[in-house]
Formats: sequence, structure tokens, C-alpha cells
Amino acid sequence: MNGLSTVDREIAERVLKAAEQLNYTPSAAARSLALGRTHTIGYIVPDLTNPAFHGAMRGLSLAAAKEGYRVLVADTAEQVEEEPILAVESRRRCDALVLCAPRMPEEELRRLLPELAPVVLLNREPTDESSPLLGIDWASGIRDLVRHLMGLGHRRIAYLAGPPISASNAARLRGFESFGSTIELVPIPCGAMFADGHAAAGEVLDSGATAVIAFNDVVALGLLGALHELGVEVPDRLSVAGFDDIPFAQFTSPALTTASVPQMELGELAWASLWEMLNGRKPEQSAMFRPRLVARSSTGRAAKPA
Amino acid sequence: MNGLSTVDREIAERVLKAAEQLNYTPSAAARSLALGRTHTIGYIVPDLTNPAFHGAMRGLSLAAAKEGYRVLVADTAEQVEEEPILAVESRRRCDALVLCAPRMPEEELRRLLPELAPVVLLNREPTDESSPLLGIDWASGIRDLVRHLMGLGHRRIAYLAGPPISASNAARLRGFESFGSTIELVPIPCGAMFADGHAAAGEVLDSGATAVIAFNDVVALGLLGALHELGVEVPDRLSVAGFDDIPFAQFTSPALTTASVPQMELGELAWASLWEMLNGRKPEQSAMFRPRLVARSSTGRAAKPA
DNA sequence: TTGTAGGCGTTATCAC
DNA sequence: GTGATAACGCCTACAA
Repeated sequence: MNGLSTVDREIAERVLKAAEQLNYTPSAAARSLALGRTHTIGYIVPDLTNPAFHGAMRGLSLAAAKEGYRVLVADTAEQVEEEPILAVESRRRCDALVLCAPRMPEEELRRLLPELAPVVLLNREPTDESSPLLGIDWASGIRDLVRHLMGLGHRRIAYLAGPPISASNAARLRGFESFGSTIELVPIPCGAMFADGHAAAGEVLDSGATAVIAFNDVVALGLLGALHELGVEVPDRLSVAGFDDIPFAQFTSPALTTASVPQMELGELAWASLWEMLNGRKPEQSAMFRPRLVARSSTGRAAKPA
Repeated sequence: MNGLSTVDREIAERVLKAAEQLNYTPSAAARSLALGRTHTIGYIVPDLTNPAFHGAMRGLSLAAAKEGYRVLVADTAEQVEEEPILAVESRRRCDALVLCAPRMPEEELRRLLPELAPVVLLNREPTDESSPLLGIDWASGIRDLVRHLMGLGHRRIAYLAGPPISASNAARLRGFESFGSTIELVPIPCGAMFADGHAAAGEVLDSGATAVIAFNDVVALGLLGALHELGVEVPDRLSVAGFDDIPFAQFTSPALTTASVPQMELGELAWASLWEMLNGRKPEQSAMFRPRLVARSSTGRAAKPA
């Protein structure tokens, strides 16, 4: 028998050799059935195109691989109504789930959770306690960025807002709140995509702000492109900051100041949680990653008022 | 019984209702064993961080989902020696494979193929006929770019080469060959990453070329960043072109001229091939996608010789 | 130390 | 049309 046991040396070798010759491979399906474990975990995301999910996926995939687990990805293609179905369906063939469904109504999620467990939730507000929750402390990241800008003498700061439904947008706004009237915040409805940032350049310039924080790096890069086309000097006339620290951010010109989010670590931690649960232990209830401020050259001293 | 059969209306309904109440869910493992089909396909890539694989993955995942198939990803983390093991291991739990292993020796691949079938190969040179092969016609893309540049009056063209082992780099070089001495090609050893392109700026300027084609968009963007820092006007003093048409390419400033590669379609086609094979049919032996030239503003008329 | 029976949850076959 | 039964391939436990 393959594996570790108390068998006669010689016979074991003979079996192994025979197996080799017939190139026998144990059937995964059969052992799944017998063992009750598929050695697979599901990773459910709303949109595989979003670079934000790639880092976590890689972290998850690599960490899980070390323990012999594979990851099954499911892209819900932004179809919120498909999410529950997909999640349940995925859970059926997996031992556990990493669920990223930022737009699923709280109530529905609550109802689903028992059926999906063990599961770790990504990027949700911490309301339910039954499943561990991993997320980014967006508010903290925003605070770091604002403090950085204030240190450079900025007072009137524009914010290119993300999708209004997005929980992470709300969290970012909360980050601004703590500054009260120390700063003049100018929120500008925008979006989460490159094109959104690109289109918002005019409004940003009209706002009279000396600095702008974008919803994320992608939006910031869109804005940067538009500003370049308009001949607006960054950071001399306007400071620009992003959020996420996507790989491109450090190579744009000027390099983007941003709040760095450790996506891969998030994936790794998700696995760590699942692994605990798979072994019957209780994982840490939740963890919020604090983004790290990365000051680059897209932010500088506030321009003198014209 | 669940499904479609010839059962009494009333009794079927009763069963369905009971199932609903007990919220019964058929065990995927058990049906895999009984049916001999896991309804899962494996996607094996050397590096999940590479944006090039995301498009194909999404295409694959969405297309497969329509037929009720899921995709299991495996990241070999650039460990060439791990690839065969991972591939076999993956194949065991999947009905079929999409294998992207551009660096695996031909001989080894040949030996592995029977064990992995049905499988479709991504981005390999077409040498073996036993498995369908999907790829990009890099040479054609290069030819389009060169013709584009020649039309703008460029004659001395630098090429920022990718990794020397890379088959796709060899293919690109072949694209240049057909122009013979109509152009003066200046190959510059570089790489496949942002930093590589960034570092190559000096050499490009020294080369006396009026235009440069980068191994891919990422490299081109690295170069663009460095040129910006050096105060080199693009395209006025130097035209720059990339390869791939990654999402960022259209939003850089200047927007990047490139050869557009339909990654998502590639994934979709991979699924189409697998689906044929899973149904016992013979799929098209191979398909080479012709990149589409996308002329943007990073390329312009050749500068007058200094 | 080695063999053997029973079960994991479905599906498929074949009498009824 | 409907119900019983034998696989599917592996694992575990118990008996030899």
C-alpha cells in the first residue's frame, strides 16, 4: 500500500514498482469520496479582470499549494444575483471557500454562511461573527495619505470617489471624517476604472484643490494621463495620490504616491484561516490590514494659491 | 429522482420538495466517481502575476462556466521542474487541461502529453500534433509594427528583446527577419518586466534608433517612464511601440502604440477546443491569433537625423 | 504483518 | 414506470 505503514520492505517495493509500470494514479474522485475531502478550496470573485484580485489569488494559491490544496476560481462576472448560486455550487466541490462578494446584501450573506462554512470573507464590513473576515483598513490608509498631504502644506484636497454602493468607498470617506474641518474635502463622484479618472481631470482642476486622492491607483493613473495631456505639472501644480500600490504605480512618471495594500498577504492569511478551520481549530475572528503609505514623486509641496 | 426521466409527476414533486426541506445537495465527489467526470478543467500557468494570463483565464473561466465547468488554477511559480508534477496532479482531478508551460523542454512535454490528454497547449511552438495548440502569431505582430513604423519614415529601429530562452522572443525576431536590410535592426538585450524597460533607456538613446519596439507593453511602459524622466519627447524624438495591448496601454501618456493580443478570446477558444475533445470530437489542430495593430500616439514621424 | 468486508453517495442496469 | 442491485475506486477497521 502506498503511504506510510508497517509493511514488509520487499513487498512494498514490488507494489510501488508495479504501480510505476502500469503508471497507476489514484483517482482523486474516489479518494475524495472515501476521505470526504476534496483538497480544493474555492475562490469566488466578482470580476477577474480587476488586478486587485490577482494578488490575493496568487497568495492563496501558493499558500494552499504548500499543504496540497488547489484553488478553484469562480468569476461571478459582476452578476450579484449569481453569487449565491455560484457560492453554494462551489462549496459542494470544495472543502472551504474564500468569498469575495462585496455587494451581496448582508441579510442574504447571513443566510448563506452556515451552508458555506468553512469560509473566509474578503473585503466586507465586520458585522457577522460566524466567519472570519479579512479586509483592508481603508480609512487608515486614507488618514495616512491625508496626513502626508497636510505635511506638504495641502489643505484643500479633492477625493475622486469610487462606486457609491461600494463598502470600501464608504470606509475611505470615513477616513476623511476624522480630520473635521482641518482640511477642505472636495468629493468628486468618479468610479473605479481608468477611464473614470481620465474623465475627471477637468472637475479636479476646477475644484481649486491643490492635491487629489483617487479611489484607487487605476483611477489615479487615468487622472495622471489626462493631466499630462492637459500640460498640468504633477506634482508642481497638483499633487496626486492613489490607493492599492499596484505594480505599475512605482513606474509611472511621476511615480505614484499611494497607500500600499498587501494583496498577496491577504490571500496567504485567508489560507491560514481556512487551514485552521479545516483542522477543527478556531481561526482569528478577523484581521484588517493596515495599508502602508508609500510616498513617491506624484505628491509634493502645495502650490502657492494662484 | 432529480433530472429528466419518465417518472410520475406527483411523486417527483414530492421528492423534490423533501430534498428542498432537508436542503439536500448532491455530493460532487460521489457523482464524479460514478460519472467519471469532474466537470473541472485545470489551468496551469508559470506565473499568476503576469497580466498576460489573466485575460485568458477569464475567457476560459467564463466560457467553461456556461457548460457547467469550473477551472482549477495552478501556479507553478516559475519552477520549471515542478511543472510536470503539477500538471499530472492537476489532470487527476480534472477532465482536461489548459497547459501553459512555455519553458518546458519539448521532449518532456511529448512524453507527458498522452498522460495529460485531453489538453490544449498555450503559447508553444507548433511541433507536436497530438494536442491542439493555441498561440499568438508574434512574428506577424512584429511585422505590422515594423510596417507601421516604416510608413512613418523610420529605418533604424531598436528592439528591446525579451528573455533569451523565451520561444515568443524567438518568434518576434523572426518577424523582423523578413525585412532583411530594408531596416536597420538594433537588438538590445532587455527582459520582460517593467524594470527592464526602465533600465534600457540609455542604451536605446545611444543606439541612434528613431523608433523602438519593446518585447511587450510592460517593458514599453518602463521605457516610457524612463524617457519621461530624461526629458525625451515621445514620439517627437523617439517613437515607442509595445506588444500585447494590456489595459493600461491606452491610458498612458502618450498612449501606447502596440500589437493587440486577444487574450480573452484565447481562453475562450481553449475552452472550445476542450469541449470538442470532451465530447469525443477532434478539435481544430491549432490556431494562431494574429495580433491587431493599434496605432496610438507614442509613435510618430521619424525625427530628422541630428 | 497481511487479507477481507463494508461503506463513502451517485448513477446505471435490469428485472419487476 | 418503479424498485432493487451492482458498480465507481479508494480507505478504514477488524479479523486472520
